[in-house]
Amino acid sequence: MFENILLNVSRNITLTDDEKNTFTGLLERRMVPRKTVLLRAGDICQFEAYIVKGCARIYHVDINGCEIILSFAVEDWWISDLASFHEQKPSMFFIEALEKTELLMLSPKNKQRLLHEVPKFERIFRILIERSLYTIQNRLLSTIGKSAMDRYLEFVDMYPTVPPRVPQYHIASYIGVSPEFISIIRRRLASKAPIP
Amino acid sequence: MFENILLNVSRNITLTDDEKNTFTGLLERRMVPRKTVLLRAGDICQFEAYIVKGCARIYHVDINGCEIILSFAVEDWWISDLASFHEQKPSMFFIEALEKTELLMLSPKNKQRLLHEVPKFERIFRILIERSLYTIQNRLLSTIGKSAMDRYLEFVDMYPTVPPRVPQYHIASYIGVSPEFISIIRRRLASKAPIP
DNA sequence: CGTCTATTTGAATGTACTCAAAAGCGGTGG
DNA sequence: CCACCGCTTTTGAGTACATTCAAATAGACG
Repeated sequence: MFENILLNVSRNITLTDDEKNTFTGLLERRMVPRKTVLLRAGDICQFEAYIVKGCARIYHVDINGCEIILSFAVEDWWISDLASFHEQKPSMFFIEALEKTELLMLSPKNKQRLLHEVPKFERIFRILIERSLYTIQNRLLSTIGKSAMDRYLEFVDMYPTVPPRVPQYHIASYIGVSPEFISIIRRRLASKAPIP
Repeated sequence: MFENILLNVSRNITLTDDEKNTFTGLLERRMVPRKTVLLRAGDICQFEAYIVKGCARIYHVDINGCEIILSFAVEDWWISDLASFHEQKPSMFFIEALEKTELLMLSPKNKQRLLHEVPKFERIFRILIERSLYTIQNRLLSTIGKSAMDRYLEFVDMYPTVPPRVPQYHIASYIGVSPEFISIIRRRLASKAPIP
């Protein structure tokens, strides 16, 4: 149950068995069915969640009711609204499970305890937030500078396991195009590269 | 010379006079003329810089030679490529002064010293990186979900002092439109709201 | 097999881009 | 003081990429 998350953090810090136990003891395991809303816009995000198995998305609904997906998360990824979590202020986002999903959740209180008892974890969380920043910076550059087709290809490259698992209109909402246009992109790709 | 930066950090942490001196002693003051390139893509970013006076931009040049501005920084803002600085890896960005600019620069070595001697500063730098993340998240949502006109208005709102100081093609490059289109947006705004 | 949801297709439209040319603006030197 | 130069902004025509809307088709599931 905890092997993966321990491997995940061990890529950046080395932990004793005691520290591992402290860590895993502060995690709350949660199993949720498809379509479970884990965070609702307007609420305060009370978790950083590690995905053991399954898939989720974090998205914003704009004033016109349009959804924009900020990111997907699959196995071995973390998902949270860090802005809301850290500053304990209302979120602008929804987080929803897209499949039956197994999560390990860390509450603000338990995170504080963890950082207090095992300060090394500061590093992990700094790295997590830095990664989010770099990822979204790159995405902004692509959104501004590249064509929808290029962004689609980048998406498939970044989330190779996602396309078959989620409906295409979700991918459209991530890429920043209409669902119909994803269909056109796919047609073009199919005709360009029939059998490699 | 240090009043502003001390006010800046004091909004988030309380410092003794000793700690203030430790901090300011680790900063390197630099005065650069307009068009100075402080960081070149491919190089490793060796500073986090606080702007005392002046104005700078951080931008990416894509494979077609097109520039995309990631952000502007004016008085009382920090500027750096955190990805490159933290992981000491080559940057994808250029940082350039847009005016004669006075900076206070913190090197990686001095930052380490600072964090070691005054661990409270962890908080400041975590907040800085979090702010970058939230800012760019919002910008991505605008870029995907809003019209160029709305993005222009948001820009003017966010950087009220910038538009007269920098050429409009830089603003275009931030908004993600052609310089010509900024011109059209301005014309539309002028005709819509002549005298309020 | 029928129903519901997701995807594809096509026509008409729109937003923003490219390219080229003209106009504006600020500084410098005769 | 004015003329000229270089740089920035504006304007306009033609174009491209992506959208909207509506309808047809395909897939999944009971």
